[in-house]
Amino acid sequence: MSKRIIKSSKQRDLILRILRSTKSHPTADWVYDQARKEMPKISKATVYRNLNLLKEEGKIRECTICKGIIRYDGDVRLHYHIRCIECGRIDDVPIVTSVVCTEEVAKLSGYIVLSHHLDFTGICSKCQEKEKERINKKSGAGRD
Amino acid sequence: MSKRIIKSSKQRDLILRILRSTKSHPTADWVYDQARKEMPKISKATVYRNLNLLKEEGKIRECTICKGIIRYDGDVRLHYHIRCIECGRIDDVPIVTSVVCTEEVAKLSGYIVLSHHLDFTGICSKCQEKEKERINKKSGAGRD
DNA sequence: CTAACTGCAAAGTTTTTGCAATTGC
DNA sequence: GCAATTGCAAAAACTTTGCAGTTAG
Repeated sequence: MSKRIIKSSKQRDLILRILRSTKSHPTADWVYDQARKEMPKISKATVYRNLNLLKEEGKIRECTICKGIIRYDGDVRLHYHIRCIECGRIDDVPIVTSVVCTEEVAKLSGYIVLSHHLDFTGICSKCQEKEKERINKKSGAGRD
Repeated sequence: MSKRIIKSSKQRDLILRILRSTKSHPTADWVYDQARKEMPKISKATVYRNLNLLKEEGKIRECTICKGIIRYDGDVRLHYHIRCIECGRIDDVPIVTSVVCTEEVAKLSGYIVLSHHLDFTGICSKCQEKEKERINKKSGAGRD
């Protein structure tokens, strides 16, 4: 009903700063580890509570690309993600030209469409390199 | 190395049948509950193991639209999902005309692009109805 | 036969919650 | 002051693993 008042806190500021300073789309646990470096007594519960709060405020986003574990993104501008199936790293993809046809989806589904996420999976350039090296070493012993 | 032999099992058949007979993109726990109706002694570990196995076989898909909890989809054909932010239901969206420009993403990211997922969020028609009713009842007492 | 599969129980992970103390407005 | 926030610990929720017995090929 009545609007909840959000007070500032050093813990929340720190968490937001950490998320904005990385491009790694980290988990809550990673954020917690980073936060402890600066504020050793911060508790994991505080990290989780603030991640949820920041998400509700729209200051951070959950990253939908991952399965059983939530990752966060301090960049809330529209952009997409790509995940490497070999090493698990997640990179940003700037918005691509193919515009997603929201109206068509609305018509097909009966929903009021509010947002969309577009995620890609593939093999990152580092893992492509690794694979090349591996094959070159083998060259000849083509066993499966 | 050598290829693993997969033996059939009544438990796995049942789990696949359950997933193919629903459009609800269920969690492992829901699948477990359904399975117990037909096979009361089935264990949750078996459900998890078989969901992972079926996923590796490509017979089911994980549904990426959801956050901390894995949902499964017995339909492996290319299609997208839309989730209602009010009630949480997940519906299918047939593939839309705007084709995702894989080549451009590859160029931008340096990845070999293998697949993509496109998820929408919005408000489903049932929740739109509910909202209408709620507003009509109020009509006049416009309190926030 | 034997390797895959199962049920059970236990452990591992990730996230949330209850509570008394603290802090921002 | 009063309500939001915190740290701690405990619980809840979700998933995996070890093991002995069973089953499919």
